[in-house]
Amino acid sequence: MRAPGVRKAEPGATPRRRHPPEVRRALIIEAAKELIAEQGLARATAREIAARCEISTGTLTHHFSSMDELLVEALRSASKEVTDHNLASSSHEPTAAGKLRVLIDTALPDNAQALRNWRLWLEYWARAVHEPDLAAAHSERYREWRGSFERVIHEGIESGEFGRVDVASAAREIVALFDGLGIEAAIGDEAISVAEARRILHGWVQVRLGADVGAGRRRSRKRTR
Amino acid sequence: MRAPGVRKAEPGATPRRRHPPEVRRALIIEAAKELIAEQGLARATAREIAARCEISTGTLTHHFSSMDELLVEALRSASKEVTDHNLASSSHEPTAAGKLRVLIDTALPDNAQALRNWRLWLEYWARAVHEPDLAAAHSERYREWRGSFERVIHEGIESGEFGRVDVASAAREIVALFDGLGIEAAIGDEAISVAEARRILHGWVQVRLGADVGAGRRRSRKRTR
Amino acid sequence: MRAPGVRKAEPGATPRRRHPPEVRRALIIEAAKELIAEQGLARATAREIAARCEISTGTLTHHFSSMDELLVEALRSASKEVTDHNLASSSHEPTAAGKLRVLIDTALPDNAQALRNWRLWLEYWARAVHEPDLAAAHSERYREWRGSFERVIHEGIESGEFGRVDVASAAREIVALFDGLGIEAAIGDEAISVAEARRILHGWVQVRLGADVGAGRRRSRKRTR
Amino acid sequence: MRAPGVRKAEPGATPRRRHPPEVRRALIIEAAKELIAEQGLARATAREIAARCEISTGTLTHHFSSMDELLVEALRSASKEVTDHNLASSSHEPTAAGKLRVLIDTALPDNAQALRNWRLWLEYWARAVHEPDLAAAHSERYREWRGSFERVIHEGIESGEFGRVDVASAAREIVALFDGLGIEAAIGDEAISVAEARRILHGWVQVRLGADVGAGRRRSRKRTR
DNA sequence: GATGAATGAGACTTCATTCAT
DNA sequence: AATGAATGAAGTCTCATTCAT
Repeated sequence: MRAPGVRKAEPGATPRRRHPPEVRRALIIEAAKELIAEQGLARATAREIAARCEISTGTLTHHFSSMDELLVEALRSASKEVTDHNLASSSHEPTAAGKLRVLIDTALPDNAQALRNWRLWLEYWARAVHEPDLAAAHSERYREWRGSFERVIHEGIESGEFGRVDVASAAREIVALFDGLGIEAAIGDEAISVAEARRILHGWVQVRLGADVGAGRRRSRKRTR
Repeated sequence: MRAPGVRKAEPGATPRRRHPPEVRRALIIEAAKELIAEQGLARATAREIAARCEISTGTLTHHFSSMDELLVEALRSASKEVTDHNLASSSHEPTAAGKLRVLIDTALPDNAQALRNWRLWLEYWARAVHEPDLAAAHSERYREWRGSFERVIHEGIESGEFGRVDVASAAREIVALFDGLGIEAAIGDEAISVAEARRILHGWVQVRLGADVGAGRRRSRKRTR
Repeated sequence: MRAPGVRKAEPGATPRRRHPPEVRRALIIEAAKELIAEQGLARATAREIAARCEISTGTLTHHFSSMDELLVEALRSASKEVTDHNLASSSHEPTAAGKLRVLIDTALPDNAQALRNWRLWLEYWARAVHEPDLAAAHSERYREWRGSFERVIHEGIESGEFGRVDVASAAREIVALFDGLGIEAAIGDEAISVAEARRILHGWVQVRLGADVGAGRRRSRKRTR
Repeated sequence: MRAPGVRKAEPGATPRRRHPPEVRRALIIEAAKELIAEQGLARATAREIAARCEISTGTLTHHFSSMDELLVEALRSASKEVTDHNLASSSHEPTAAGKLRVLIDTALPDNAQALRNWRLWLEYWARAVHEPDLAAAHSERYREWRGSFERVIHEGIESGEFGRVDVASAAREIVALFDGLGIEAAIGDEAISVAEARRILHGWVQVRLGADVGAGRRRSRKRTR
């Protein structure tokens, strides 16, 4: 039995720039991602996000049916952005070892943008626990992400760069290692700087795959350890 | 300001049980941890926590100066509980390989309690990014946690169970791997079940440390790969 | 995935008078009834009602789980109040005709209080159409209300004041007539003033029941028409 | 400011049908009436009405200067429709008793359309209390409506079908009775079904006017009671 | 120590309305 | 004539916190 009352609605102030919905939505999502990364999901309120976009909260809800939708969309977008960016960066490398090296170097939180993305991941994980949609999207995203590692590792095995490891297991391992190290680097664990994380990951590639990524382009030799 | 022991005859409502402050605080923190794990940090409100304890919100704020204090305390307590529990479980194993095996088996989210703890960890991470106090506590906790692995690995090297690896690096590696796999198992990644996570971890021990934990008590042989 | 944010909550202003919940609830409901009658259900907003009670909106929602609950409660209370008041007023009359006369005179909107109640009835009816709870309560209330008329009419038949009419039908008829006339008087129909409504009702009693209520206490005799 | 007939080649979106203002207004009002009856005045929002018409809210406010204007217009239109329809239905009956019978049968909420109209009436009444315009329109409408009954009753008296009652009073009485019974039938009072309401009204005609409408076309003779 | 009525800031959301297109 | 992106006021409700009891 809602009683919405009788609205009066005065003239209304100067209207802002107009955008096609998809553009406006993208702008809003971008602002949401920034805020989530900067201040956490709990502080990413409608008001704050709208202010960052320089729109009214009315406009925000004109484009998203709820804050939930917006926030989930933002996390989803962030996760896609991360994997897309990481994968794109490695595509020009000629060798499997090179690709792996670039993947590692790109994905670790060693710059503002990457750090932002890691923080978004942390929020994503925390919320995915209670949000089946996000959990499902996460599985899907990680299927792709592990698939990329599998392809690179397979390529390296074919080319003789890597030893004949179990591709699926190795991919799962490096992805997990990545996440564990990334978290610690992201929250500033004193033992796991980005540099240390990189050292460990490159070490893993060398030991586990029998390659020497850290050394750059040259052909990998035999396993060392 | 009534005298402590003197209670008005029949005040109508049933007076709740009285507890010394430290007991009451502990009960509240326990309830908070349950709620955070079950519903997420955002839903762990004063009202909900008080209801779970069967106390009033007034009592809650009587014992904690702010919700922030309570929530941080809860996360801190959870993290301590986790590492304490994991470490305790392994202390009775005679061999290093056995200790490692138990550590792995205990820490993975394969029961309700462990899953609860993993969920708390996820919230902890997300919040630690924005809360220097929590980040510092996290570093400290992880120093201990990695230290435990270092001791066990060292013990295994001494006893000949493991190969002569770099102890610090190996500890950092397994801790990260743990976190990466635990996250995925906790949020229900379809590729990383608890069983798969365990397989990977045991595999890592075997390959990286040259041991065979999965097979149980018998002495580990040489490296296989 | 609500993100309630991190509250700060400053000291808080001067606390108002405290009341036991049932008292406060009654005060709030009273204010709600006034506002609904004065301005209509649509204008009876939380803010307005709280202001009228001199409480905060927070207090309002502390006592009612939703505006809906409050509004329905207010309408329900109003309807009870009306019938209770009407019935009480007639209980001291010695004759059936007297009781009927007083019922008619009391229930018509000829003073501010009665007009207020009629306006509440109008809102009640409009909302009951879409609110099964209210509709059910209305049926119940009207069962009582018609029952009162039945008793009075029966009493009058027994005492010889009224002719031997079908009691149930007569009660239904006068209740409906009441409502129809009351509505028109309440919205100020130019043909149906309160006086005219009263004239018609008394006429109905005279013709339909074979009594002469309008003339006051003396015994009615013959049917006139 | 495009020239009326000139439309840009393919604007992408499908342009809606164009209508002359009076047609569009009528369509909008029709949709508004549907919604008010179905969900109540409070839910008849601009957005909902526009959606029901398959137009934009912009178009809606292009044709009505405010929602208030539209809603009042809708109620006004509904009330006119009701009385027009009721009166039209009875115009072909040859006898006064027949006309009365048809009026009664037509106006009671015994089909979806009539129920819709009763619901609109309930909203109308509730709003008219606070809206002098609506109250005035209501008086006017009821003047006509009572006039129709007066004419029919007068006709019946002239033809000898009815006794020589006071025409104005009888008309006022039956109109009020109608409203009272209609309300109860409309909100689903368990004691007053449409059939019961009809029985009571026909009974009233028989008793009060000395006619027998319920029996159909044949001439009524004696007063029965 | 415990209570819970009261608070007010602030959260999301709905709404009628404007106006450039 | 028609659109719909944008607006901001106002709506309900949630929340952490205070304080008299």
